[in-house]
Amino acid sequence: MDTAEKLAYVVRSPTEEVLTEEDLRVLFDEGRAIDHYIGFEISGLIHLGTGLMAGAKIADFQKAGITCRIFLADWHAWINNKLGGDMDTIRKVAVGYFKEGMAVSVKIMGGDPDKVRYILGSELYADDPDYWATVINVSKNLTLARVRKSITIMGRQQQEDVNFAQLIYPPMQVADIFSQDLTLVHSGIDQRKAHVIAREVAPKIGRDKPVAVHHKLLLGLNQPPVWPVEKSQMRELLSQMKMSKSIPKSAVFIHDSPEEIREKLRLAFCPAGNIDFNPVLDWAQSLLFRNEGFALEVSRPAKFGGDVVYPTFESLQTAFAAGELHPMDLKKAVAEALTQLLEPARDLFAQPRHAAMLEELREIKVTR
RNA sequence: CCCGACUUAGUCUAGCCUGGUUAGGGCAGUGGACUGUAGAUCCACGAAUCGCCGGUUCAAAUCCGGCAGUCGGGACCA
Repeated sequence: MDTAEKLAYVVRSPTEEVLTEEDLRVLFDEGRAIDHYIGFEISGLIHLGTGLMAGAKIADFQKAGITCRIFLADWHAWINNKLGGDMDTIRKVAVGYFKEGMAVSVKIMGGDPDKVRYILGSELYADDPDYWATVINVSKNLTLARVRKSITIMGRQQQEDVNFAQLIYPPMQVADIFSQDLTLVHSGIDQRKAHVIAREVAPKIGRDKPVAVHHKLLLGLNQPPVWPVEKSQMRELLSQMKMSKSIPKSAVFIHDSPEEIREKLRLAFCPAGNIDFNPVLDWAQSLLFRNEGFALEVSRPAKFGGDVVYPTFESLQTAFAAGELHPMDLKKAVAEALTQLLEPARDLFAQPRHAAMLEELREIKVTR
């Protein structure tokens, strides 16, 4: 496989940006082993924006010959008060649930979960005697203002009150990258600030700049806080419109039942004819049509036009924009296709061992 | 360590000075109506140990004392 083909895998949807494509091209051309990572706070149930979006890119990366790893950020979750801020709970969930959930997500999107390495944050820190020196080294090259601005990577508002530990989080996230000698760091676009810091700090502390790949965020199913959305503000508002665990109706989880999937999509925000901001279309594009040969099958009563099949996202989008496809029919079709896609995750978590863990997790208070 | 301000539903907040109706409102939420979806709109509804402990009083969110938390300032700067 030549560089162009590999690049195409990296850049394809749902990738939103690569910092920088040129840097990545050089890595491919030199034939160097590329070590990828994506990190997650251990924060509760895995929704499609976490599992499938990351899984999609991991599958692409693997096809491009990149070695992938998933970083289970237990310390970060602890600092950010996830799962009640209880480290024992976080560790248990990380290994017993999160790892399994991410693995099946990778599989669903066409990747090989057995070729993914899973690293627990606390293990990395225990194994690397220089880790905390790296944190300090990174911190010495950051101002307080810069760190404060970067706390949006924790899902916090910039003006929000944070405790001091939360200010240590961004430099730690950057140190994670150097400690693992990563060449390609990956995340949703919401983590961009951390990766930009890593690229800026790298030369100052004698490290190579990692290439950063950011995928777009899956839209939440709920109505955005501002509507209608001006196209010019779309970018700024996008983080508020993303799928969120703390807004239950905005998210479908990887192990949701067919009934839950159907019901959540039924309640989804979906203005007829609108293709600029439409979570249902967005999901179809990002999660369904990326799979080779996928076609969306819509079954509807004859009085509404009868059954139709859309072989490409473009054909679907055009029909919807033209009002040829009613939102309800779209929702039903997408729910059906998603239900099929997520079957492996449902099966996995239906197994007694995993079901128990999931049940336990559902009872643990999910803190923002 | 000292001084001051603040603390009312998920959230923002009114009321406190001048004790006394069911502690009011916005946003969020829930249910319904209307739409072949959702949203918008209209109607209805649920939700608050008034930070904690004690005191005064017939009666305390309201007055007094103590404690805690948050924020701001001061002190310390060998």
